[in-house]
Amino acid sequence: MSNRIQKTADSMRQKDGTDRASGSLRRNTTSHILDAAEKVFSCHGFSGARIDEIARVCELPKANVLYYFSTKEKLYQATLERFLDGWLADADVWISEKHSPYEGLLKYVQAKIVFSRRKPEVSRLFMQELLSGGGQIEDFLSITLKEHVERLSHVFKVWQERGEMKAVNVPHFMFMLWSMTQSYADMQVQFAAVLGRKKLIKSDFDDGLQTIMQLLSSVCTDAGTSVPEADRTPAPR
Amino acid sequence: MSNRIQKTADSMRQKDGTDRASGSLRRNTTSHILDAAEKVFSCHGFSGARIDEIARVCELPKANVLYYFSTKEKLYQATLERFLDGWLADADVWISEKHSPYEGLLKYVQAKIVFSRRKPEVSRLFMQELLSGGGQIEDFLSITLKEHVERLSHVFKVWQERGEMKAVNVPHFMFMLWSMTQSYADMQVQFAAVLGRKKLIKSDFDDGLQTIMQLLSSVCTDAGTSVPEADRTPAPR
DNA sequence: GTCTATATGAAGATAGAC
DNA sequence: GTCTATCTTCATATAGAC
Repeated sequence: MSNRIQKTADSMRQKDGTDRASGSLRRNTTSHILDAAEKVFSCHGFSGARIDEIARVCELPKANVLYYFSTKEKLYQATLERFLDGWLADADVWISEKHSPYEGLLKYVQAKIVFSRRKPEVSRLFMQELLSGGGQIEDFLSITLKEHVERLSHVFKVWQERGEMKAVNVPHFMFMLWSMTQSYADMQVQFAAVLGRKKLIKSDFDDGLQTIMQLLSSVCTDAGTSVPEADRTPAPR
Repeated sequence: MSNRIQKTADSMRQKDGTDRASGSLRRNTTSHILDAAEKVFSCHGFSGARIDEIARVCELPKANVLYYFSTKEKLYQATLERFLDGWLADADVWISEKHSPYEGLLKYVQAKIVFSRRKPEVSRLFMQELLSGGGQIEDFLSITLKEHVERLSHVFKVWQERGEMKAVNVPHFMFMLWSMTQSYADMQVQFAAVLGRKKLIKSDFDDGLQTIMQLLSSVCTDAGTSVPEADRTPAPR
């Protein structure tokens, strides 16, 4: 029952896309460790993750990891914090009165789906934390996210008053958007198996986007039929 | 960072609903252990779970647990097997040519939502296994579940030919049903926080069902508007 | 800052009394 | 079958050389 995390080509690259020889000074060891931690924690959760494995993924001795983050718990919290920062901002700009509901929701869902494809570990890490009770992100959930949904409610209300959108139960409507889009990260293994593949390919994410938009057409009065490629959004963060 | 599992009143009750004094012979210690294991594994995954904690939840000494299941891994596999048995059968009967799409999907979704409310640990356990790679349920996913979706495809095809349902990408459509319904178990903490509660109450599950059916109305040509209570289905298994 | 070696404690598994 | 005590392994964390 081993479940080793593979070191991907991605993890050997710096943020700016350049490769660096191993001897040269890495600008930020911290962020390398966090990348590795993200992967391992997203697979096994806090208590199931092993510092040992995190160290192996970022090719550092275990003691080195603990030099930067004195304890496993601090490392976990740092990993969570880093992603909570960028979690909302990304897709959010599209839910705005400046856009029509169909266009806004399309772009929103598109951004979320792209995120699930490019950064599945982040979504899985979030799910892990939820499954284990969410104690580490309590404030984020009950304050930040709650207020966030309240902001969205205002936009939806405007859209409805304009007659561009049907009435919905806003929080539950958002739950549907989140669950449908994140499932392409969290349930990726399951989806791939059903589709007869080892892992999902890009067109699967496109099909997912199409299917979501088909369902959303029931609440948008301006629902178009053409759905663009899932990929035009810039790389997250 | 403790995340102890509370012993619920439910877990002190036998399957048939009767309470038994602690001294009397329990008909099936095995199933009590599996109940406890389900809870703990669903919170922490395989590697994160502690036999110690499982033992505490079912109020047995650790050695006793290991008497029934010689290793942690065997216990985990037994826990998975037990739920895979009943996983599909439950809601599935409703996707059938004998029903209209709206009614069939309503009952299907309803059954899934009720399951998320009554047995959230099962859904979470499944998610845990997916997050850690799904190695233990490979065959279930790529054979049983895949064939299952193929069967559903036939029913959807009939519905479409009858003009009762719009064309959908069947596997992705099922992905949406699964993710939306299971999220009421897996993301329960998040949803509750957004709604300003400690945990979800029954009406939240009803609201979820309503919202899902509102979205599904875009693919059912016979979509009604009234949605009954989420609760008329018999207790799962 | 980097890393080897090791102390300390936790967790899986077993021996063996009852 | 049940349970206490214990063996052994493995993981977190630290000490201290480089």
